[in-house]
Amino acid sequence: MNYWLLKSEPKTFSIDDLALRAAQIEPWDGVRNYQARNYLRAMQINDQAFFYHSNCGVPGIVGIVSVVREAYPDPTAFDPNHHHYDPKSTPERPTWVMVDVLLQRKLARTITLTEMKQRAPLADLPLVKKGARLSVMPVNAAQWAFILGLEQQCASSVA
DNA sequence: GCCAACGTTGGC
DNA sequence: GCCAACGTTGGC
Repeated sequence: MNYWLLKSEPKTFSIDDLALRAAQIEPWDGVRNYQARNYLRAMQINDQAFFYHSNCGVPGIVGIVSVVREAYPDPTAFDPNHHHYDPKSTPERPTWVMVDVLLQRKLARTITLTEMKQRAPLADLPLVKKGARLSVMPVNAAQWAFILGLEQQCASSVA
C-alpha cells in the first residue's frame, strides 16, 4: 500500500464537501499536470492519502481518504464548456485521468503547512519545498507516520 | 492582491 | 532544441 497527498482548494472542494457526499466518495478530477497524473495512475485500491487544503486561510492537512477506484479517464477534459476542458484529451485517447476517493476521517486538527515546514523529518516532502506546486504527490511511510503523530500534539510544540 | 516559482506554448 | 512570453499555482 502506498501513501499520497492530494491538494484541493476548499473554496472549490473541501473535506466538508466530501463528508456531505452520499457515500462520502468523490472523483478526484481536474488534474492537468503530467507528473501529478502519473502519480494518479500509480495509485492502487486502498492506498491512503492526506487531504490537503491549499490557497486558503490556514493551508494544511485536514483529513485522510482512501482510493476506491483506480485511474480512469477524466470526462471533464472532454467537455468544451468545462473549466478544465483540454482538446488534446479525447475519449479514444484520454490524456487526463482521475481516481475515486473515499473519506476515511477528518483529522482531530489541521496539520498546518507552517508546522510541517519546521519539522526536520518532513524536509524531503515535496509539499514543503519552495515553489512546490504539485497537486498530487507521494508520501513515504515514515513521513506518513510522523504526520499522524503530529495530530495528537499541540500545533505550537516544536520538538 | 501581490508575486515568486513553475509548467507550457510557440516562434525561430 | 532553445528560450522568451505567458498562464497558473499557491503562500503570504
